[in-house]
Amino acid sequence: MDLEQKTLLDELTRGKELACLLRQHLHPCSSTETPQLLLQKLLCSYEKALSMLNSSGFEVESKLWVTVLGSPASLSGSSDGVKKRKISSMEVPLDDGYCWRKYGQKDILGYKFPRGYYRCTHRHSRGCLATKQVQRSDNDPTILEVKYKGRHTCNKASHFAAPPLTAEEKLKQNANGTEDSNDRRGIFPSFSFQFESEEVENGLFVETLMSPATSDLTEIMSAPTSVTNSPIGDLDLKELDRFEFDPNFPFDENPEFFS
DNA sequence: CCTATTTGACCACA
DNA sequence: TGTGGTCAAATAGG
Repeated sequence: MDLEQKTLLDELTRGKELACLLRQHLHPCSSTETPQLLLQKLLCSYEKALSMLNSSGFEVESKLWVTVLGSPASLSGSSDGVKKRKISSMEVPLDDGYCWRKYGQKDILGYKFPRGYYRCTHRHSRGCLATKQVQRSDNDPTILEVKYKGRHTCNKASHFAAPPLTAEEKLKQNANGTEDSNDRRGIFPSFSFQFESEEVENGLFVETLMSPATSDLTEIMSAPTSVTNSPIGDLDLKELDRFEFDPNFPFDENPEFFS
């Protein structure tokens, strides 16, 4: 195992440990750290790990199966053609740590739901050519298949602890046009639940994320708190990579949790 | 008014 | 020629 793999393993392990700490905090006997702080650390760990995946084996093309929130009926589009934007905005609640702008949607032969096309908002300002395609699963409409293409050349790290913009910086952003206007949305990293990964062909990896509705979080949180001493061959990634995401958490109202 | 999304049109490719 | 991917004008929302 090379250094990068070890770091990846460490990050995932740390993520699990933080999740366990968070669980403890939810119990009467609490830990010393606040849930918000623990959550922040947890998310950072996962983000680092996913970022490494993205910059190694996943750089050419990768797929994610992610669970979306909200009822399938409300997500399948509207028939009256009104208020489509609001409905569609629910279709991609997943924030993977990058800023994406939707540039197209297409009905795909053989698929019940249309495929959405997204590209990095920094495409023009920073020449970032990363794109992703989001396809709702026919079998389970609560699952989104996310296919990533290209590598991010924008500096994603800046999204996580970006200092407040100075007046000069704001002017600069305005001068750059509209593409960077939502930069700071990226401070909220990804929310994934559990995933399995497999190499399907020629270095193409597919990740499958399971629905939290089918995940037994109680069982997950009851898993051993530390696996750092486990031999790599015995590690169960399914157990390492699950954590809870509260869809009702008012992130937009609590940006300080991630600043 | 500014920005992001929608969606029909267009293009490349098999 | 059909299909998937992208463009860009129109539109909606803050």
